[in-house]
Amino acid sequence: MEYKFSHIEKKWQKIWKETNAYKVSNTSDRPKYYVLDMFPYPSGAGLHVGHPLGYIASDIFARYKRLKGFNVLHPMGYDAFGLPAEQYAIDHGIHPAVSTEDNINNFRRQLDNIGFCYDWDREIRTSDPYYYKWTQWIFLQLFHSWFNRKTQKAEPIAELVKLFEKEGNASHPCPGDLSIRFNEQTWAGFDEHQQMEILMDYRLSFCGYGEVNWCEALGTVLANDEVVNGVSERGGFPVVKKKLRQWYLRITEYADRLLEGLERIEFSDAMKEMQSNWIGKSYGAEISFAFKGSTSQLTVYTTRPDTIFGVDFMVIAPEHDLIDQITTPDQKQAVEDYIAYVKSRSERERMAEKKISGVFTGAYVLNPFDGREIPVWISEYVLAGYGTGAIMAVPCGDERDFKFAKHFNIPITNIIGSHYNGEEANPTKDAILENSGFLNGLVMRDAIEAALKKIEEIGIGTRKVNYKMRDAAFSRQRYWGEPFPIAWKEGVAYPLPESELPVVLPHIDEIKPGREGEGPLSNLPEWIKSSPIGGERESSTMPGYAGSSWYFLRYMDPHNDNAFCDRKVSDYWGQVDLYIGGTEHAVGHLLYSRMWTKALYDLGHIGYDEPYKKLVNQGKIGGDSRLIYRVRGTNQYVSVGLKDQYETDELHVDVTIVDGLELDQEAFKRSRAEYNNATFILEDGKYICGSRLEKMGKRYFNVVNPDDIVAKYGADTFRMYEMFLGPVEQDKPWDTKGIEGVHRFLKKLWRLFYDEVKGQVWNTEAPTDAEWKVLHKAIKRAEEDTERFSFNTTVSTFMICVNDLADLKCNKKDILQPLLVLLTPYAPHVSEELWHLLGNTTSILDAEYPTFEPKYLVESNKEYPVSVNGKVRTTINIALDAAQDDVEKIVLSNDVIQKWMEGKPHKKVVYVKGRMVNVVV
RNA sequence: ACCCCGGUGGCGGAACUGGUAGACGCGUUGGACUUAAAAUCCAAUUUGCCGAAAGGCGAGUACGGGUUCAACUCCCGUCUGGGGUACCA
Repeated sequence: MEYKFSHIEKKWQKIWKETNAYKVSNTSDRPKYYVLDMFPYPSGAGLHVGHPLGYIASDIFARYKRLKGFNVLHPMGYDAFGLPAEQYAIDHGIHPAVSTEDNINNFRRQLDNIGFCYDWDREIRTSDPYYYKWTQWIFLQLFHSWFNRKTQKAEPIAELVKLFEKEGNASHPCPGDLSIRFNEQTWAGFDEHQQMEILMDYRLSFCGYGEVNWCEALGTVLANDEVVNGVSERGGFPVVKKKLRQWYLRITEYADRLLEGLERIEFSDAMKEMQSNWIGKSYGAEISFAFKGSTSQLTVYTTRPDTIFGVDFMVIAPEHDLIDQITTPDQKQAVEDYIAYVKSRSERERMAEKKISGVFTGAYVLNPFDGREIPVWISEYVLAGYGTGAIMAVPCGDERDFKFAKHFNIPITNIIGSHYNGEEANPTKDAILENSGFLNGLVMRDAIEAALKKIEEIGIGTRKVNYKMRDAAFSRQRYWGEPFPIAWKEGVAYPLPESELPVVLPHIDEIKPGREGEGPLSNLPEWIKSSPIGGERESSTMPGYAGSSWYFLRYMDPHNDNAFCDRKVSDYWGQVDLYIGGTEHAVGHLLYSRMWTKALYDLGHIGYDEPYKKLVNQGKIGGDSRLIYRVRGTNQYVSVGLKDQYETDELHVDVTIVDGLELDQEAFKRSRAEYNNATFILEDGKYICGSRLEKMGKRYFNVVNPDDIVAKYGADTFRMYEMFLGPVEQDKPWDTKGIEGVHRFLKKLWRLFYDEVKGQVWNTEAPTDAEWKVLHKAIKRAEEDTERFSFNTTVSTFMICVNDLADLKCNKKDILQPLLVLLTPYAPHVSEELWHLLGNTTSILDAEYPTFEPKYLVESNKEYPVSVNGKVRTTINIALDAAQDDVEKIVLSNDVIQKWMEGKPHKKVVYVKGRMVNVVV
């Protein structure tokens, strides 16, 4: 009886399906555990071996937790809305709904091949109206809410209206526009239109105007990555900034809570760092400087008020409002030219530019403390959107300011004495201030506070906390996304009642951009006019991250028609205990879904405000490309070792026709017509390819399809090999060759039970101590390593165990059966098969995880490494319970040790019980 | 430029709180079984030197320092690869 993996795997996959082995109940006496994968966008290319890495890891952990007695939720679904499907429709005329369905079916087939334990009854698709009904519903919750800064949480906007009626907005300044101020009488005097406009500036999902990448030739709005060097990626048409009406999420109100929450969740430091950098909280001050000979003022934002005496010039953004007003007549032309130049440049160019540019406005402001005249410049390195769009430049302390000053020959004031060397700026906070008026003699670190106090005291500025993060744009002028449950009446957005949900995405035969930057839905006048509350429907759709911001909740209660998720159910499942996915979603998806969770929590819909308790980032699997070398101008190919003797062109060759590094010459000739008469220059009769590690992708011909691997070696081998490659978090190259080792391991395991010649070899004899020891060593390590997600070392633990048992010729059921349970999360099919062959009638999926018993590992002696002055010289067998004195005696009397002590007296003997002994002389 | 993560044999990697560096696997070499192949098994495999061998001596975890009885592990500096962010004041 041999190991027929393909037969075994098909058989058990069928049985597990028929017996609903992976069905999960929302009620259980067992403790819960929620394992979630970042769900995939079902692309047309299908899965390559890099994709399932995280899925396998989570599957192993889910199965492990189940064996440990947990009720485990481990669902899967599809992030099914998105741009590629829409683009595919435009290019090939196939409707996104159709291509998405096809792609999902293909993904599902590939996933099933690998033997995952997903409860497919809980599958979700974000593009399914039954799902996006609730995406729209949550959007409405956000629309009907505002963020109360006093309580630091989302509250119903109806409450805010009551407050306005009672006391105006004095105690709740408007986050959308600080200049909006009114009392209860003025509020009562506003008409509905005005009131709705004001409320819009408070809502958590709101409509405003934002700049987008507008491509006139394509008649559409482009995403940042669709714009390359200021032109569209497709077609190369010009792209300009255009202000369009857009929906936003007021995520900035949550900035502090998003920061605070990071302290309560287990994300990697790198991930937390990325999120807090993105949020970009900084403490500083806004300071106003009076213009010379004018009543107007220039307000700047700075984090270093201590350097105020070192200000040598001001820089304002080219978009700054004051420019027209302050520019002197003789500088007018220069300023206009500069602004025209800046406008001609795309945002990307502006950001990438390292060269210094700018223009003087002719205006001066006065330093409030010493009255010094400070010139005001314009430069593109200051951004309009951050702070006040104006900075005070301190060239001795800031590198960019320094370079600017040097470039335009602006004199530099040194306020930090010897810390400034005239060659480069020094951003230190440790210098003692000089040339700094009332701050002289203070250490900068302390001067910050002193300066702030003074600035506030004389009323020229206030402390200010700034965030880099912006409100999140939430609308797309696209077709393949969730429609908004919104209708417009005379320029005012009205929400549709909940009873109208879902607003189903209408069918479009041909997807084309609408007019005036509107989305394709605007081409359906009948649909636009079909609003149940009158007016016109919103023609934009929601972005990709809408559906993914809350999907972890829907898996808990996927068929609920009355709620996005029953509160009792979300209370039972709680947070996602383990979330596995790639780093590429570090700031997008993870921040948005954290915000949605907080809002849902604030509004009482769920009982926790962080969605993911622990996040593990899986690394990427790189492709190992194979290269061949064509002798230039010929159809002759030279093996890598000889290529330097010729002038060659390097070509990628499909990795599937290369065995290791050796090219299958016949397969190569067959692969393309142009290679039919290829000839080769060989070394040792072989054509050896070059290799290079690159991203796995079609263009490099290095894609390895998991289907092929599973067909050749089986799912169990594939699963274990993906884990064996290295730590899950780490990037690593794929090497198909190495899979043999794991496959051999499974065959070796099989032979402990059945022999090709002898048939059954397993028996029911009583194990020896040595055999128990091998088993329990494996139990201990497999459990510890799985718990800390060290799946690669668990696999080697299994190998060591099987090697040891084979050496001991142990075929005993008492040993082999618990081993199968340990192995189940990693190789479920072969474990289940052998489990049944041992005579079990229930499924191994619900077996009990073996308990480690230390007694089998207890030893009385250890072969201690003994060093002299830190160098290991010999090993001595010493009793484990030996005391320091005994050990000293034994060790010092040892011949080898005496030799290395060279007759010198020992200073001390370091004895670490169970570890080592070191003699210091 | 800043931040984060890494750098260990021919290769993927192991060494968890400092305690015998290189587990496990791939590859390579030699051997057994076989008519042959596949499969399987055995042995060797960081490196230099001495030795017929058993074995011994020395070096070694990117590089240079340091702390320690003891450093892949901790500290300082440098180089280098990858990722993130970006004229963010």
